[in-house]
Amino acid sequence: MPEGHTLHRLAAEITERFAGDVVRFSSPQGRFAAEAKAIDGRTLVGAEAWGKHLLLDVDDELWVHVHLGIFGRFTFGEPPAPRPLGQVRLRMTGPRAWADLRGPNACRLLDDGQRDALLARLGPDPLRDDADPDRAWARISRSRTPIATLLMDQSVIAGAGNIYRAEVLFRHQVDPLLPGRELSPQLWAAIWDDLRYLMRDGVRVGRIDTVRPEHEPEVAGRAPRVDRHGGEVYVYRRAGQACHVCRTPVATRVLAGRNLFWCPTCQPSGAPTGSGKPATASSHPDPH
DNA sequence: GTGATATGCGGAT
DNA sequence: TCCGCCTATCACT
Repeated sequence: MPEGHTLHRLAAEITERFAGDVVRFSSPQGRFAAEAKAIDGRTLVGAEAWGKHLLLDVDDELWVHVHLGIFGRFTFGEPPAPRPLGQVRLRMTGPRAWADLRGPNACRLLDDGQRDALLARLGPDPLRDDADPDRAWARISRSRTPIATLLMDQSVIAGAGNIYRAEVLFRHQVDPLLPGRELSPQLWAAIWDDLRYLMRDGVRVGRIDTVRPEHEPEVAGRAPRVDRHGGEVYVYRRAGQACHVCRTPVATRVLAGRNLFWCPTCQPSGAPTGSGKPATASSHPDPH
């Protein structure tokens, strides 16, 4: 489930379970063994998320940088920790909790300079209060790259992934292939606001729900979605199924190596809608 | 048992 | 634009 909301939830959970405690670090699988040894028995100050990146603060001096990629997962529990099962890259054990990390794209130990370098290449994160959407707009408004690609570029916006990009473009009736420079500032502002709203909701409920209340009757008549991402959505991974709004079959193609989904009727190619006006009149509809 | 699949990303071409 | 890598799970044989 790792889009930005997952990482912010993880940071909160790690902070809650380990902050202020002496933590034993190990790598049952072995691939983080030397690094784990270097920080074993030190104090975990807390955890913080920047986009899809997680940074564990060890003594305000070293940082464990985790990127989950597609496969990475944390599991938590209360002591005593069970025997490690499967490929556990990192195990943390504190007095109140243990945590296992499997399958991360990255699990590394960073110093200050490396941490700063990492953060410097990330765009604004809609989930962070210090985020500046103008930094993203500076890139988008000059780019011929499709907006669907820009939304996945972590140096443009940090934290949105394949689900949020597909869903936010649907909610604003934007053609995914529209070049960034053809968006109006108003449309960009609306997309940013909506991303903030949707991702905060994702942090709150732990899943990605994007369907507006007025469209819930469309999805209410059938079995709840059991897709692994767990949420109720308009287009993500619904290729060939009827659009919840207009019944047109949802389209799909691969763009920049990732699966893209959209409704050809609600998000027509050609002229940008430019209005930022969502599929319905409501401004910040709660998806619940 | 095998193969397909996945919410990601970096490096080579 | 393609490839490789990380891992668990599920639909198949």
